[in-house]
Amino acid sequence: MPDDILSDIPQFAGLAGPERRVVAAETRLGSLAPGEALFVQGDPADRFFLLKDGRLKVTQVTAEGQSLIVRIVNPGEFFGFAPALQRESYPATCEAIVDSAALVWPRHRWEAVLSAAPSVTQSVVQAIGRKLDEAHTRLREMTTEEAAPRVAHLLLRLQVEAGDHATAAPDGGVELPYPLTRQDIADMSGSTLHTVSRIMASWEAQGVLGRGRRKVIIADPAALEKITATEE
Amino acid sequence: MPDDILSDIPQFAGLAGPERRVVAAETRLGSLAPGEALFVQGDPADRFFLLKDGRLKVTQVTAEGQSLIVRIVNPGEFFGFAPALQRESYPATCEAIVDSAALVWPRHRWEAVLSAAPSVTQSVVQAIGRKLDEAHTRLREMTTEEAAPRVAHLLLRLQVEAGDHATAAPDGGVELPYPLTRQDIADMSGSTLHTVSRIMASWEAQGVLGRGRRKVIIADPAALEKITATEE
DNA sequence: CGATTTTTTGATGAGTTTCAAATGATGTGG
DNA sequence: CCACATCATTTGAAACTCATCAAAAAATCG
Repeated sequence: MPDDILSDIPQFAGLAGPERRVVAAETRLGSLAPGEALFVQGDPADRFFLLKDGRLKVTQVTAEGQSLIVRIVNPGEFFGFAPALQRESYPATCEAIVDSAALVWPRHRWEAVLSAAPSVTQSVVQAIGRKLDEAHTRLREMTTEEAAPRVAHLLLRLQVEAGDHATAAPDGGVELPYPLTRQDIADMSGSTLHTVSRIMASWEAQGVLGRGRRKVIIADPAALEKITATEE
Repeated sequence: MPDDILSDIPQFAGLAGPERRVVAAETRLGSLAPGEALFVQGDPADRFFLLKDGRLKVTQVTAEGQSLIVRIVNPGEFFGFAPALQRESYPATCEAIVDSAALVWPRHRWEAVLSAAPSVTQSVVQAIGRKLDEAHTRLREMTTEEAAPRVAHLLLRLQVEAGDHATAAPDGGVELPYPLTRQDIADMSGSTLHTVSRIMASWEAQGVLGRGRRKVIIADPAALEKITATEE
């Protein structure tokens, strides 16, 4: 099969020749350097995507300039499917945090892709459902928990979402496979970089986290779990 | 057509006889008194629903007992579609706040209903998408805004969602067509009933809101809008 | 009219943001 | 290869918002 742009994509693994060609039609592979934006909040929603490699962050900015990181996109996930929801424009900005590569379809291929790969419908609906769940979970955390457990929850969630991509750190801990600043973590946990810095510094002192500039090393996941429950 | 359980449901208005019968198969109409729960967080997700009349509130409770109102269900909306997301159990509790009636399908009818009324797929995907949007919006508000603008945003959103059901109040304002306590509003805005009470009392004094026990009367929407933007 | 529910109001303190500044890392160009 | 600019993080102190505790007032219901 010439230029099989879909190889290595689990979602399309079971796809036979004809359907495969339908899905691949008008698809291209885009690549992004760290900091580059794939689309910006408010852009017309004329494409949808699947992340092949790398890591993206999806952010929303308020009218007052405060920003919130809505989520991190890991390889193998669909994203930017605003077209599927009949949206005119993207509700968020999507930018690479490491070198990344993504499959890009023009908006009008959405129906074609769905009917060629019906399992994709299921997969997209479930993906949205999970995102909704996660949003509700975060909503609950944000409003009922204090800063420390929120950050603990966040780090554990990021670790789970990174899945097997999370690289094992030397001392038995786990390191997130992409750089995150304290500011990023603050934007994800609804806090400020100052508060996050204080919290994480204290965890480093206790040996719960490893230290590193723009790195997150979870040395002792069990201790973090404990912090999510008990507040202190 | 005998016992046409689907009449008055916009979603199924354009449905012809045969499809209509498929959708109606095994459907029943449930009714609920205020305070009665349709399903409780953790229950097996064996049914899905469409609200015909009344008003429901969907709540989640944390391990520590704090509760959060996820949303209010208005007539004409699908809800409890956990089955569609392949969930085993409902992630929230759903209870009536006024006398309500809802269409109830057993879980296994989901696929049948979808294929008989394909537009429903679209409508459900969009509904979930909107909920996701709303969740993100609330997430942003919760984390970046202070209590007063959060409550203001909430009230305006409830007004919009209630749509034409919102009854016009005598003095030119709008009243939400269902009772809400300060505690409810606190649970929706991530605050406490004390804080909400203070905030709303001050708005009443300014003439932005009308007053009433378990009532929400928006006397001056424009003033509320202003509060959402400027904080003060 | 007494019991219950809902709302109001005051006082206090904890937790976070904000403001300010210093320290530590990283990379670059001369 | 070092000096310097930049970026990231840490830390301190003060201000402030909001949750909590406590209690009373107001509305509703039987």
